[in-house]
Order: sequence, then C-alpha cells, then structure tokens
Amino acid sequence: MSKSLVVLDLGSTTACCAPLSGGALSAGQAEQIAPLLKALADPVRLRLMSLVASSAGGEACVCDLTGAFDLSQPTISHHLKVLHEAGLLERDKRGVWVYYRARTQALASLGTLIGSPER
Amino acid sequence: MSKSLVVLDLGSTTACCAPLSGGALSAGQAEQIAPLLKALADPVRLRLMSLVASSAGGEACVCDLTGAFDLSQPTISHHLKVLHEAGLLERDKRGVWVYYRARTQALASLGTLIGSPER
DNA sequence: CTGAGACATCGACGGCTGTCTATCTGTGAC
DNA sequence: GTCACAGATAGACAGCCGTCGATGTCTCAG
Repeated sequence: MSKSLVVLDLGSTTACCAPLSGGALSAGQAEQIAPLLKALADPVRLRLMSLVASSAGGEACVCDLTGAFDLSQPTISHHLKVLHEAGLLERDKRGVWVYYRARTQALASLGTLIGSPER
Repeated sequence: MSKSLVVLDLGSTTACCAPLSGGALSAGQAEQIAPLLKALADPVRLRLMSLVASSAGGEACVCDLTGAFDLSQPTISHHLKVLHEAGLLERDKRGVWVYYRARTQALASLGTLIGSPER
C-alpha cells in the first residue's frame, strides 16, 4: 500500500553515514534495498536516470528521452515505469506530455548506504 | 585482461562529487557501471557484502558466511564469485580456508556516483 | 598414501527480464 | 466529432539468473 512512499526506511542500524561496512544488513533490509539497486542496474535505466537528473529544471519529457536511445518507445516507457515503481523517478503528466523527475533523496540514501566516502 | 583492476574509471565527466545528476552518462560509462550495480542488486549478495565489510579485520571466511544463509554452499560460492568478478570482493586463500575482503574503494566510488549527499 | 574437510565447478531447471510489434487510452486542434 | 499524436499496456519470445545436487580440486593430518 504505502510501500513506495517510504523511500528508504533503514531503521537504526544504518543511522546516517553507515554504509554496508557499518554493520551486517538484516535479511529484511537487504530485500528492501535490493530492488532499488536492481532498478538502477541496467545501462539504459542508468542513462535515463542521469538524463533526467541532469536536465534543465531537474525534469525531462519522455519525448526527449526516447530520442536518446536506439530503442523502441514502449521499451523506454517500460524502463521509466521500472524506475518509477522503484521510487527513483516521479511522474508528472502535463497535457499530452509526461515529465519525469529524479528523487534525489532516494538516490542520496542509496549512495550513502552503498559506500559513503571516508568519514 | 586488466579489466577488473580498474575499479571505476569515470573519466572527467563525473569528477569527484558528481553523481548521476552531475551530467548525462555516456552509453559506455553506463555499461561499465551497470555490472557493478547488478552484482550488488541481490539480497543475498548485499548481505554477503555487508557481512564481509563489517567483519573483524575487514575480512570473512567462506565457512562463516555459508552458515548465515539458508542456502547451499555452492550457491554462496556462486554469489561470492559474482561479487569477486565484479571487483567488489578480494579473494585470499590461506590454507584450506578462503577469505574475502571488501574493496571499499570500489564501494565508495559507486556510492558517490549514485548519489553523493548534498555538496 | 589415504582419508577428510573446505571451496569451486558443472549441468540442469524454473522464473525473471529486456526487447519487440500491435494495440489501447487520453489530450488537444480543427 | 474526428483526427493526429504522446505515451502506456498487452502479449510473445529469447536470453539471463538464482538455486540445487553431484562431483571435482586442493590442502592438511595421520
């Protein structure tokens, strides 16, 4: 239900700056985090994320994204859906066009968890 | 050949603190990074990484890791191999036992790339 | 040399995933 | 209303992935 609203609820084990090295992950935590990484673990989706995240205004229209790949429109739509359902992209339909925006907070949490640089 | 030696060669586009939002990833960069995320995008491998990384001395024996899961020994061995070949784990055979050690540098690079927290 | 134990490799199998084409839905122009 | 266009959905199909049991390899003890 409210599952995708909670982007990363890591309890107390991984407080603020504790990456993987900060303590053994529980099975539950691992199964909560893995889907996020899985969503990101594809070259096309990685590029989509970076395209959206680095776009002017922080958002990008599907019509622009589709042209950046040698893939069919449904395939791009599929990848965007995966990223959206993982909670990494926000969707915003305006008229005929759909705009996607990166959830930078989710990305930051993930990045910190994987390996926050020294300190 | 020397492929797994270079953990993350991200050229100049993603200098030090530039995550996905720091500029569009090239197709080549994306295909270089995705395998690392793919290796990490599994609950068992996530837990393995965290177990190894948070072990005393920074390393863990396979014999200890196997007992932490309800999985067969070959399956654990397989996951460790995946992490090793991705360049996320170092292997060190000492006598009859094999010890794995986390490549914290690789983890840090990945974490920074995905989403370095503000600044 | 022989046996036991720690890991790795092999081959198989079911399920998931990325891609496509075809089609559906919704929005704005006329 | 009707047409064109943006995007999503559906169904199909090939290839990859996680898991297993069986077996192989290496190392040490005796």
